[in-house]
Amino acid sequence: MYTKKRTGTSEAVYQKLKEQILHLELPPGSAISEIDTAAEFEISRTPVRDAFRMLESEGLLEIRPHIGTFVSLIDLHMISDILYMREVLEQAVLKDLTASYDKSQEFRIRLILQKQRELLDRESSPDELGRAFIISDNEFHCALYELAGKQTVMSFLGSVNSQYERFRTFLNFGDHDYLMRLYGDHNRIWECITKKDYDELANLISHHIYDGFNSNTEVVYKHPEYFKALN
Amino acid sequence: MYTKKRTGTSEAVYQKLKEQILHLELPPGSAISEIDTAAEFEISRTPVRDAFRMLESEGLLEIRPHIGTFVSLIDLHMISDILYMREVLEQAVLKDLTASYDKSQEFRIRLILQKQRELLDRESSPDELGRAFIISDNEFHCALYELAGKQTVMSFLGSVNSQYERFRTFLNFGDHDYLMRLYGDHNRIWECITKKDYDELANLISHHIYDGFNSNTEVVYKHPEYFKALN
DNA sequence: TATATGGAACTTGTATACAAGTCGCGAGGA
DNA sequence: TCCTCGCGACTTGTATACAAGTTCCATATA
Repeated sequence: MYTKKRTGTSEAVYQKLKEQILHLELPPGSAISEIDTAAEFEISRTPVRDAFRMLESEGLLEIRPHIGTFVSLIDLHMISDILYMREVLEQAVLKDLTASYDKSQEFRIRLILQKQRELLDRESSPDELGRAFIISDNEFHCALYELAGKQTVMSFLGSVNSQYERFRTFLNFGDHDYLMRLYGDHNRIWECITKKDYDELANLISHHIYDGFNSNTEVVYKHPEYFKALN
Repeated sequence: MYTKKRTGTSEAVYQKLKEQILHLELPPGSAISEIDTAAEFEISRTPVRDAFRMLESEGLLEIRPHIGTFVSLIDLHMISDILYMREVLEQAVLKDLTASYDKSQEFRIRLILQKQRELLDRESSPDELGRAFIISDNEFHCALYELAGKQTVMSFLGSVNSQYERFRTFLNFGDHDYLMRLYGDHNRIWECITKKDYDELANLISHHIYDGFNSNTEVVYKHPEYFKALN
């Protein structure tokens, strides 16, 4: 349902592997064995197995008994459905928020937006910028869900969103123009909320969420082996 | 993300325990130890641990390291959010369905509705009726999601829905009037889809989903120890 | 040559012993 | 009497040996 911190060892393995999978250092389809991973971390198979199970439940690994464990292929149909859920839920949640938001919390949003502004202005490598901005991007959306009192909805979406995160990394990680567009969207979304402009808000959210998915599709064919049933 | 069939042993334990939890044979808050469970099933702790982890990721168990494992308390706030997600997503999915549904699949829906009719007419114990009808109820909703081509959305919802299933069992499991209302809703929902009556469809879905949650609230106080932070 | 067969080398699944926390109760002392 | 300390009985966490299934290739056989 939602990620929970475990006993330390297995949690650390989980975090590390998830990071490697999302950053495509462990590419989709590649094999990963319990015993090798255990050796790398200098621990036994048991906590590795726990981490594998967690990653499997997030759809990032595929465990085939007695055959092997593999990084799951990117399923574009599934990602499409995930974005659909985000679109529909976020439109609903933010619409509710306009009707009931606590103005005293506005500083929190402005703080996040300011941080994003500085990240974009700062001179840093695309890789560094990409990672930092995506984290802040998630912060922004999380803050809005919390303001609306819908933390459960957020954590639910978070548990399925890693599939999309991986794909987004693949498409346009660190692309300054893309990140700039996202930042602009964030500002306009917040503006719509304060102005209670429902229709424009719904439009913005749809575009914001699907941005980066529908563009750059040609990149997919550079690594067709990463994807599931492309045809 | 979504339930996957494991190697048999751990899967069987998972299924059995989940059933017991959902039917409140293992009441919320009760302790359940790995070693005892392993003894009952006459297996070792390892597959039991796997099953526990799966149930934990569904939010049905709470594992506290070195202390014990407990059946999670029912979180009414979380259930409220789950129903909110179902409401919003189902309204969107079924609205899409009206615009594109394949009429040749209608027989499938009618078959399910006919089965529900027969279940309600048949003389059977409330317990038996309840279990059979709830299964068919899920079939109905699943079929609609499939017709709309949104299987992924359905399986995501399914992974969080068990929380609500447990609560529904607690409130009005086998209540003939309640089940009859659900059946009536199903018929009206399908009618709205064929007639493309969006507004009425949205209304029906809202009522249908929240039915049984907002009624019978007095029952909650018969077992306050089952719930999380009631005050 | 083509085919069947068996075994080696890998994988994950399972059992089990032990490590390491947590909690509570009771003995001992102030 | 009340407090403190420590031991013991629990829990889950970890390591490890072994079981069992899959794959593949070499070898024996028709």
